[in-house]
Amino acid sequence: MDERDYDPPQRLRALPSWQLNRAAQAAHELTADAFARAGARRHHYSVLLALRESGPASQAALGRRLGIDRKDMAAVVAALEGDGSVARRRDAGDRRRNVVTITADGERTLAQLDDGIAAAQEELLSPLTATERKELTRLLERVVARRDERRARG
Amino acid sequence: MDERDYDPPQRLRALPSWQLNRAAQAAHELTADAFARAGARRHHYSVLLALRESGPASQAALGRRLGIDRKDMAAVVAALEGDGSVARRRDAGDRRRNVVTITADGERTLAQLDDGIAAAQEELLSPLTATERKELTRLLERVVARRDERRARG
DNA sequence: GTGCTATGTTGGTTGAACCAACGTTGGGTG
DNA sequence: CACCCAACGTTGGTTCAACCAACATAGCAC
Repeated sequence: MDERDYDPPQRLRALPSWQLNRAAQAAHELTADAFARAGARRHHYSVLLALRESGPASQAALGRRLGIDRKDMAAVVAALEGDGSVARRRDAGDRRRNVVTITADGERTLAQLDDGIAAAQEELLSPLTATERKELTRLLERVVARRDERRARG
Repeated sequence: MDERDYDPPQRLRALPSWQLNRAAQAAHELTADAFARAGARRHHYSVLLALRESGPASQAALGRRLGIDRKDMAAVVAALEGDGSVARRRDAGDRRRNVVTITADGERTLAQLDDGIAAAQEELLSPLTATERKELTRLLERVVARRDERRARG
């Protein structure tokens, strides 16, 4: 009579916002292990991915691209620098900027994260067929795109 | 050159866990106003819904049904009692229990929340057709059901 | 040179989820 | 009946994500 009593009101179950919240929590739980094993957090993964995909960038540029606050970005880059995943140096051309570059160690951590995160996706979507997974992605992208529009306008 | 620079790595955009997280954030932003207008928070709404749907219950029973921690439930019920949405009395039959009952004021607050939250759902799903909304709900329910299984086992 | 903006940093706050301990109360077993 | 264990509500935390304000340094536009 513990977890078995879990039985939210029908009205709540029917709310898309509630369903999304629960699904996101499921995703969080499943990815948490992968992040913990790599000694990283979500933002660490995002930053490493951005660096691998688009090359070195300043902290502010990374923050804008990923939608991460400047303060949080400073902490993330400091942590990544601390464990050797990233090198940080002053930009010679613009001495306000910190140019962040991924290191060989960072690439290895990123590869490990990629594997763990991919496995978590597989587990998360295990109840869905390949077609359903594509459809879910398509629908979520539409919802998120709408949100990004709202944000861009202010 | 502010929000327009928002452009997450392709690898990130392709992750269902990331899409779910962004979509849940969109839902959070859209529902936040409705909650703020009623001076309530998410758990307040859940508790009021459970009380309306299933009648008076102890804090522990509410917590189990909704998946809310005992400590958080104590705070929520105290807040709801504070603004008159809920009455709390010791159970005569089992004096460990607090029997929580929704009041007329609580019903009114709940009705207001229902309206605001429903409007937020509409805005959230505005880019989707009726068929797509049903499909999204169906897919999310499958993912969440799987998560609930995992939780029940431990 | 004088504003104005951008950058990185430090100092917060908020909401949520979760965990540990404690006194009170009930229930079950000896 | 006495005893121990479980449940309940409460208080005390922690962690993480997201967000805001202020500031010194540095570059840019005029």
